[in-house]
Amino acid sequence: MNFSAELIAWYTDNKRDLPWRNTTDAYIIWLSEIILQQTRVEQGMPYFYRFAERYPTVTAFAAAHEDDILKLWQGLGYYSRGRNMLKTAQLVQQQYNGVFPVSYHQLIKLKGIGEYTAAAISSFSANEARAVVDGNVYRVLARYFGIDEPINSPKGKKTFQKIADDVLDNARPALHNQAIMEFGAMLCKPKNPACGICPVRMDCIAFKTNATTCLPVKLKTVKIRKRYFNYMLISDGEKILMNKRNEGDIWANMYDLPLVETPELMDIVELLQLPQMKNLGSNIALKDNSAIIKHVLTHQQLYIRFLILKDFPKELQENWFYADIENLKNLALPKPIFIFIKYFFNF
DNA sequence: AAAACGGGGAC
DNA sequence: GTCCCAGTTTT
Repeated sequence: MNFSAELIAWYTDNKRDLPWRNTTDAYIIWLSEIILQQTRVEQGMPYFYRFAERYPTVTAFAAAHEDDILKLWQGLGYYSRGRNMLKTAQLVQQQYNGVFPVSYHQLIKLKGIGEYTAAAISSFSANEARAVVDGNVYRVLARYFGIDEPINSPKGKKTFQKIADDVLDNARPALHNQAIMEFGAMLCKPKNPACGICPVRMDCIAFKTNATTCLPVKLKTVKIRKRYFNYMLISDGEKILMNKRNEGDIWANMYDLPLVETPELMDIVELLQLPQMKNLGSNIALKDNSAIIKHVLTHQQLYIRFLILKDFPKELQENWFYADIENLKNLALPKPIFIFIKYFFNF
C-alpha cells in the first residue's frame, strides 16, 4: 500500500463519528469548516449544532442579521468568521440562487474561504481532487517526508501544498483528505504522537531519525502587545450604558461597555483625573474597585478593570446607547465582558 | 513577508 | 508558561 492507502485504511478503522461527515450538503460542510478554522473539534461541535439547527439552509442564514450571527458565535473567537459568513451567505443567495457552490474555483472567491476551506468543501461535497493542507497535514507531511522547511513561511506553504497534491489519491480525494487530517489529529499529534501504533512508522523519516519532536518547524513571530482597558459599568438596575465596538480592532461590531483605554496601568486615583473620565459625568462615585483581570489573546494581553459608576453621563458618545438589562442576553459580548456582566447581575 | 484576529485545552 | 487547534484577511 502507498502512503495514502495506509492512511485511508487506518482512517476506516479509527475515525470518529462526526456530524458533518454524514452529509455532502455543501452548505453544512461550509458551516462546519468555517467553525473549525483554528478551532478544536470539541470546542466547535456545540456551535455547529446550534448553527445547523437555527439556520438549516444558506437561505435561512442569508436572512439573518449580523447581530444574531455574532450572538450565536459568542465565545468561539475570531468573529470575522461569522461576519464573513453572512456576506458569503447573502452572495450565495443572490448570485447562486441559494445553491451553495461546490467547485474550488467558485469557492475560493468567497469571503472567509481560503485555499484550505475551498479544497475541503469541494472535495467533501463534490469529490473534487483538491488536497487540503491544514495544521494536521503540515505535521504529518513534515514528519513522514522529513521536511524541515518552516510551515508558516510563504515558501514553505507552497512546498507543503505541492507534496500534499502529490500524495493525494485522485480517485477518492474526500476520503484521503478526511483520513490525513484525522490521522494528524488522533495519532500523529503535536505532543506525544502514537508512533508505537503508527502504520507508516517504518517509512517515516522523522520516526527513523528520531526527529518527531523537531517537526514540523515553525517560525515564531508573535509580538504581544499589552493593553489596559478601564470599563465603566453604569446602570440604574433597569438599564445599562453599552457601547458598540468599531471595526478595525478586536471584537469588531460586538458590544461592550464605555471604555477608557490607557497606555499603561494607572493608579485608580490618577485614572479618575483623566479628561475622558471627567466627561463621563460630574459626580463619578466609585462603588467598587474590582480586581484587574488578565485576558490573553493571540497578539494582545488585555488588563481589564471594571469601574462601577453611580450616575449616567449627561452626554453620550457616538457608539453609546442604553440597553435594557433584560435585553443583554441578545447582545454579542466578548468573553471577559460576558463573564463580568453575568457575575454582576447574577444571571 | 508579516501582523492581526479569540478562546480554550494539553502538557 | 508554551504550543497549537479542520486558516483567512489585511497591511
